[in-house]
Amino acid sequence: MATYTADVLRQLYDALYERYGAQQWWPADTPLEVMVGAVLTQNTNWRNVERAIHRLRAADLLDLAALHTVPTDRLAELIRPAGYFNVKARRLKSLIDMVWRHCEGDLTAMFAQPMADLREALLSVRGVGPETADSILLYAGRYPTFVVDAYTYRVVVRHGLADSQAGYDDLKQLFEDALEADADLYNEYHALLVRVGKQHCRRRARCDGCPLERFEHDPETTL
DNA sequence: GACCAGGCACATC
DNA sequence: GATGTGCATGGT
Repeated sequence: MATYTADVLRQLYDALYERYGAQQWWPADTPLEVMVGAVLTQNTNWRNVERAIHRLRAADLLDLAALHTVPTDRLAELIRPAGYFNVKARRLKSLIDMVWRHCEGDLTAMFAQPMADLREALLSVRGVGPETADSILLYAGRYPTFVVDAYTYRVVVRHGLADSQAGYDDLKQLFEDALEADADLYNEYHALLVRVGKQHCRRRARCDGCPLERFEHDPETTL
């Protein structure tokens, strides 16, 4: 990979951290809550996810055994505010089932296995794609795997660091080649990309005042 | 009322 | 392999 790209990616991080500071991610109390949130936030505003998680907590369902036994339609009703609730209820049940089959409901044991093995197990779950898997690995398991999301894509493409045709693994590799394999660094970088994305790098660009404004970029890029 | 939000699976060409 | 579509709520 071009050293130029790696240099820019490191400079982007410094600029974002200087502007925004530590983001305290992932906003969850336990690894299980990270897993639930990772599924619920698929293509969904985090505010709606918070509502759904609050309802789960109030129903004493932020618990592996409870989630394992709760009927899918009951789960769907509780997570309704997060949208796509029927699909997500099935996805959550599939994920919890995997935890049971794979390591008998022991999350500590699950997050003790090698990253590649667990990533494969997560990706085998219906409804867990690369972003959800990597979010769980990084934020619940503290594994050094870079999470790519819609904001990551927009920032990278608008700054000419990747082609608009680049896929998930292309962008993941871009960051992992440029940075030390450090879970804390990956954690902070992804959180900062979401932060700047929410404020400045939405579909309709608002580059004014963006901490990355001084870097070469194309606000007209339609993504 | 249109557009958007921290994806993913599946159908179709 | 690329492209299109369903899934759904709540904020702007």
